[in-house]
Amino acid sequence: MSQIKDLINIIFPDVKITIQNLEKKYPERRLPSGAEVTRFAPSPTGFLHTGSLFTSLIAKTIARQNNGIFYTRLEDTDSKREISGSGDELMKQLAVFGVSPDEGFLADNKETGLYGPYVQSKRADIYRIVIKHLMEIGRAYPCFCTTEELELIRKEQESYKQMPGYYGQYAKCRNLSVDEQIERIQRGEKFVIRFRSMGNHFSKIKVHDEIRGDIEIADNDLDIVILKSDGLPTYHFAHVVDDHFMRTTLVSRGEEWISSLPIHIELFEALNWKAPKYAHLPVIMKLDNGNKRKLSKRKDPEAAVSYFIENGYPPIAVINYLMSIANSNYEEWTIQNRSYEYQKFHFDLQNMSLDGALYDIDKLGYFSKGIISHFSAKELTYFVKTWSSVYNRMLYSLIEHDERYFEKIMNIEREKENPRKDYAKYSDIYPLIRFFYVDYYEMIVENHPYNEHISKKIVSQVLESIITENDYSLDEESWFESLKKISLKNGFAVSNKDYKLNKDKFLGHVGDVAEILRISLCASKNSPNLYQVMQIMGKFEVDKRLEYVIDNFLK
RNA sequence: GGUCCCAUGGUCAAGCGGCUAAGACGUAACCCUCUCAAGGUUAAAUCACGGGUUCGAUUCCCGUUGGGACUACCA
Repeated sequence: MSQIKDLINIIFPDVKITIQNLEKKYPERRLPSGAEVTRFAPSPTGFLHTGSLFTSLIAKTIARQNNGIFYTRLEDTDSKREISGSGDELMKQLAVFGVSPDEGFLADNKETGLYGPYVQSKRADIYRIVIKHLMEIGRAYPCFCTTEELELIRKEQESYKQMPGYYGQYAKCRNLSVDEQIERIQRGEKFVIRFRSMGNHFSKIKVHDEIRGDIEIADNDLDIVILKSDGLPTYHFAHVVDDHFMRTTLVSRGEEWISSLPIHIELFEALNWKAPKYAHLPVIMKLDNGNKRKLSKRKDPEAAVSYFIENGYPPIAVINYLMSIANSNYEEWTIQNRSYEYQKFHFDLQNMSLDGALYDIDKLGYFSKGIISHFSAKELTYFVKTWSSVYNRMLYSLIEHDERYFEKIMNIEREKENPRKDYAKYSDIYPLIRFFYVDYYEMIVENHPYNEHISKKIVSQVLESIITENDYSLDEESWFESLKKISLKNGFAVSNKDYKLNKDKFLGHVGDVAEILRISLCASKNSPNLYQVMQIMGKFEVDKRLEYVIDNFLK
């Protein structure tokens, strides 16, 4: 017995604090009943993934709904895969989408809260205390197997078609004598600490999942590594220790963790701790050649949330889309309540679908169009200006040059019951409104696609009439009446009906006249409301464009 | 391969033993209309398959098939 003490002292000479000290240092939280403590615990290995945003949105929503706490923790125990600075980036992107934590790791090396540190690499002492305890109760042991040996074991298991892993007869270091352990450590051999599992793989355990209900899984019998040779814990162990001492009550994470649940359960039991509730969320999938697959950061640009930021989707639109995936009744709720304030919606884990939702960019666009159309012109201008300052400098300089003008453009058909919905993202705007700006207009008007059945001479005449007769003080209805008069004067019917009745009498109808004007003004067959376009451009600019067209293309 | 999870239109899905099987996105048509975008109306399109249980299965059970996840000193 004293031998084991020696071994422990050799491995943890510096650990004096006990688990009881930790229990006191991180007491149970005093929260109203029903409050849940949830967390988002990413590893700093890249940019924020859409799936992670989804998971954290749900964690935060749950905590907010019951006056709980949503905190963040950085799981940076894999130094090989770590990308420096990505932890900060993750938190900043989270903030962009309004999923900021109440507590925990923030960014720039900052954190807030009494249950820290919230960065795992800074918690090495805590893990060592717990592991020391596990060794004392005989539930952990040093393992000296090398990567090569482990590889060999795996191959052997494969050839016998046995379950891979460190267990049973394959757990070579499990029954080493303490003498040998001490000797090999003193000899300087590298080692990891493994958990000593007492489970039987052939019996099943029942675990409750908040979304899926009871799940039956084979009990864990793997002696998993809990402390790596670099002194940092593995995910499984860190999860158990951190979520215990941070007093997490509900762990929401991707469904890829279901299969390691027995490990976590056994770890909690060995430590005599109460396990948190678990909610394993479906992953977001994508259709690829007819097959569903997980969104992949490498293959799918939209897998990283930076895609939405770069393309100029309003963050709230992305959040709304994710909410609609999380609870399918959310969409109906937005329609009934005419609101995209997702915080007012009551989210329920029970209403979650169990299989991964396919990522549907059309649906995102639908939400986004609705949201953008409800911004005021002033708001939209501000958002677009901010976005374009980084992602579209051409547009940015146009806005900067005359913000008022841009705002007027953004206001076209906006202040009405059913506002115009043609922008799903800010990057849609520039191509649609460039014609308002002279340089671009002159560049493209050359390819003016006038109706070939109408002669240049007629087109020219129509434009001349508009130059002389257009009255900018009229309201929209009267203006259109005046356009009808101009049509009639130039040989066009005042309506399509009239034209159809008397085809040989007319050259066309008022629609054709409007088209001539539209093409001359916007260099396109499509444009928003012509009256408003002309009001924004003003007489001077309109006349200038029409004269330009007459002089250059119609003679 | 093994273990686990999942299965209603192209997509998101409601449905909890009896329904003409909601709704939304998308698609198509029509209406409105100076074009486009909206808006309105309508349409096409779904219970993977095979066994049970039951008077009756989309619904419960078991298989099959299909899809997904996991199977590291990665998380």
